[in-house]
Amino acid sequence: MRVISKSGEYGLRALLYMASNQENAGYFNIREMSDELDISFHFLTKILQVLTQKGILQSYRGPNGGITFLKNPEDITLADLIRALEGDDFFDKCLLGLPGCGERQPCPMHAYWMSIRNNLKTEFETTTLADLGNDTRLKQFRLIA
Amino acid sequence: MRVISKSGEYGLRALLYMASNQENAGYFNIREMSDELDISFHFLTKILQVLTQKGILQSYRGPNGGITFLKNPEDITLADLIRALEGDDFFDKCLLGLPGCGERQPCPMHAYWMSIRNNLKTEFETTTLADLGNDTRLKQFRLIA
DNA sequence: TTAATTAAAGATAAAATACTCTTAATTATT
DNA sequence: AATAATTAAGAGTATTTTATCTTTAATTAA
Ligand code: SF4
Ligand code: SF4
Repeated sequence: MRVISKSGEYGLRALLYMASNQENAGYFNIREMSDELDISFHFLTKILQVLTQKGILQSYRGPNGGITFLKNPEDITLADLIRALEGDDFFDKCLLGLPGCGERQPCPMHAYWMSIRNNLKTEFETTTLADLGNDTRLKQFRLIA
Repeated sequence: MRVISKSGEYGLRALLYMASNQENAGYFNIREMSDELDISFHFLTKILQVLTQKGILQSYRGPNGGITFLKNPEDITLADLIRALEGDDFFDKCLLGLPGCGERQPCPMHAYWMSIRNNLKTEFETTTLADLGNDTRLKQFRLIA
């Protein structure tokens, strides 16, 4: 049960890295980050492009260019990140993946699933990158290398 | 976020079908079930074989053979089924899928994840096939066609 | 003008999932 | 004993999804 894909994982790690290295100021160089986090440069670039398109990050091309936060880490929730990288309907999908069913004629597991799913959703919607970035444990955990 | 695979879905649907058609007595013919549930015969056969190997079902070869419950539906939890078809560690995996980390040096999301995961686990461990099979809604829902 | 960067789109590779085929074993019926 | 009806088992193929790479374009600083 891998819940989020590599894209999601890498995106999360990259943003956590950025959030916990903000003293850096200026733009983060993607190549440097990909080396640091041991993620393919091209793959990371693509992920960050998506986050830029979604209005979470801001990019700047050319020498000394790179990416930085557009929104503040305090205003970026885990849910924002996950939705951007895994799809807007990430928190609305069914346990079974059956399309087209739901409230109208719910299967016997619907209620269980809704409650569990809503817990997850709430946690992710109320946790910001800043919350995580400030967590000192990050520094000793390989999540951000 | 499809949480369970087709195998899991088909297995669940097959067992629900069986649980809610127990008046049938005797063995369920797999071909008939696969027609009824619109699942590939060979694929369903394979899934049911696994459940037989795991001690959930019982099979009988030859004419009028088929499968039936070895354990009673009241004694088969959703967790049993899911573990059999998705792997024993289904409820113990990490949100990120990172191997080798955990309690010792948890990442900042560990606590959230544990609590959510344990909810899911508890629901699935306390819900039996009989609970679901007795649910009248099943009869009008396409889960069991 | 050149070098350093990100943007974008498409191609490819790898892995996971879903499904199929073939042959063997078992059992009932004739 | 022969035949037909079934499940068992394992290998094989196809499809889909995920992950990664390649190439070219656009932007910017020096
Ligand atoms: S009714 Fe059942 S199958 Fe449909 S969305 Fe709810 S949990 Fe999923
Ligand atoms: S510490 Fe974090 S990455 Fe590790 S198992 Fe827990 S949630 Fe997953």
